[in-house]
Amino acid sequence: MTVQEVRTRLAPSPTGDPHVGTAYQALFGYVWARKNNGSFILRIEDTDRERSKPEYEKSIIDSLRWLGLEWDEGPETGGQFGPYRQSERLDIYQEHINRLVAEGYAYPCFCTKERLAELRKECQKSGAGSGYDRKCRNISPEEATGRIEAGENFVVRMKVPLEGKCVFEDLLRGKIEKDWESIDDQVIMKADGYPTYHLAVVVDDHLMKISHIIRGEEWINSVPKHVLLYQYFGWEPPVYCHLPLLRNKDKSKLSKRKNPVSIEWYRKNGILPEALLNFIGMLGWHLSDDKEKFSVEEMIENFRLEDISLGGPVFDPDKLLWLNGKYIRENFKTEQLLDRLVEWGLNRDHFKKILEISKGRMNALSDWGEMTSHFFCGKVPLTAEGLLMKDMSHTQTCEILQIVLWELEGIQSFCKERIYESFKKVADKLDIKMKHLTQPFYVAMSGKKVSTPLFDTMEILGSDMSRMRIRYAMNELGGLSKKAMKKLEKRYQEEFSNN
RNA sequence: GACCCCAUCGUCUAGCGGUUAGGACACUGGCCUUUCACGCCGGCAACACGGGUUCGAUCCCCGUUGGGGUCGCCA
Repeated sequence: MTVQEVRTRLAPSPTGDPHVGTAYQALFGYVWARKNNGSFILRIEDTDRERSKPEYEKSIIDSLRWLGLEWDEGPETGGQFGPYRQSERLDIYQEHINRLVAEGYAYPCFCTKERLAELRKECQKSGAGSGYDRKCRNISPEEATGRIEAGENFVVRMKVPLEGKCVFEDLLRGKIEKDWESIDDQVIMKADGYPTYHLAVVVDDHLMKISHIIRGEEWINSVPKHVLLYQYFGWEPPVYCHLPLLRNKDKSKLSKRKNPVSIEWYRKNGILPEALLNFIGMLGWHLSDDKEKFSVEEMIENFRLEDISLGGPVFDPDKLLWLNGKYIRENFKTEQLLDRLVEWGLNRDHFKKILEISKGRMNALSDWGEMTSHFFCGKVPLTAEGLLMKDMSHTQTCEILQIVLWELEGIQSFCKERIYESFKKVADKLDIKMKHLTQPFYVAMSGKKVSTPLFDTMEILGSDMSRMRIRYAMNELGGLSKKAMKKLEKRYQEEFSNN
């Protein structure tokens, strides 16, 4: 028997701010690799050309570095199985796709998106079957070649067995079975020539000699597609270990709408990386009965994948804060904490940005403290009276805050220009003067009626922090009932859709 | 809706056939203290339900219920 090196990977797609869920998967993968003297690999899954952005890749890397989860192989780091950015591996995927087609395991499909959308609609209505009807599965290779040469658009689909079932093993859950019937012929290459996740992940995990796939539970249903590809290629699948999903308070999958989820937000909010790691490690794993505070090193020492518990843990910010406080009090001498504090927000760069927008209204240097205090705290002191809009009720004000919140959620890159556009749009649609619309937001952001310029302030605070403060403000105003929220959302979708 | 996964205090969890079901957060009573916080001592609070298996089930099996996820040319 050959002992295989333990190689784990983190494979985020750079389509948004790095998520604490990513940190969660990263931590377990990292710890497992270190525990076994193996390797931890970072691979950027940027096969979605529309949504992948280099700046997101950068912030993923920054966030992981901040957390101290160092990888052995990765995009800039290199390694013997590179490149580690999927967009740079296109020829590898193409070669494998060709192989599958040549061997009869995959075929070109010429169906239009419109037709597929219709099929899907029908399936949903009748409740039976799923998705694609395999119309192109039996087109002869000659005909297919002809149509491709004639310039017709096509994707490549893999052939999924029509009957029987797929049985595979999950390290934490044991045997899992799924009927092939419930899976339709997956697209493995898109019309733009890029592979889909399913193909790319299998090819890369094999070529990069990944031994354990540690990722979120949301992937469990696609494992059969992956093991089928392993089979088609004649490869041995890795060990699968699907982690439970982090949850919101209401138990739904942790999401940006209901919780701050970006690692960056916790950093801005003054959470220490070691506390954040300890906390997410605690969700699903424990050191011993009575010791909740532990370091990554201690975790490496004692970690076993099979000890991970399966219930989807609710991400409880209160407990994180308690733990963070414990670290501040117990792990640092004053000098050391001072360094951390400076690194966090008391540095020239940060000060300069803030000074840029506050110096115009300063009369004495001593104005600085009070004027800029909202840049150095999490929550800001609020009163309902201060937030209330002119001639509006609590509920009406809440509705407007919510509409702006939804607009802000749609912003890709959170800069003052885009923030301004969002506000402008809401002001126009609702026929409110900009100055009236923005008034409660000054209070929500700073706790003061008179404050630094709104859009600049929000840009410096960042998307998550700004949105969080709007949510606190709504809360202070009494919030909206579920019913009211639904009604408002409908109205919002009708009146504010960009089409 | 179909399929897949899951199920101990409100929350994170310990437990792996016999326990007064343990710890932590939150909440709460008290002590400490110039306030607050910290710290310390205490309190509240859980095995979803119904069948089996067993001398005995929180623990094993089945069903129900509940929760979650997936059903994209997104990952």
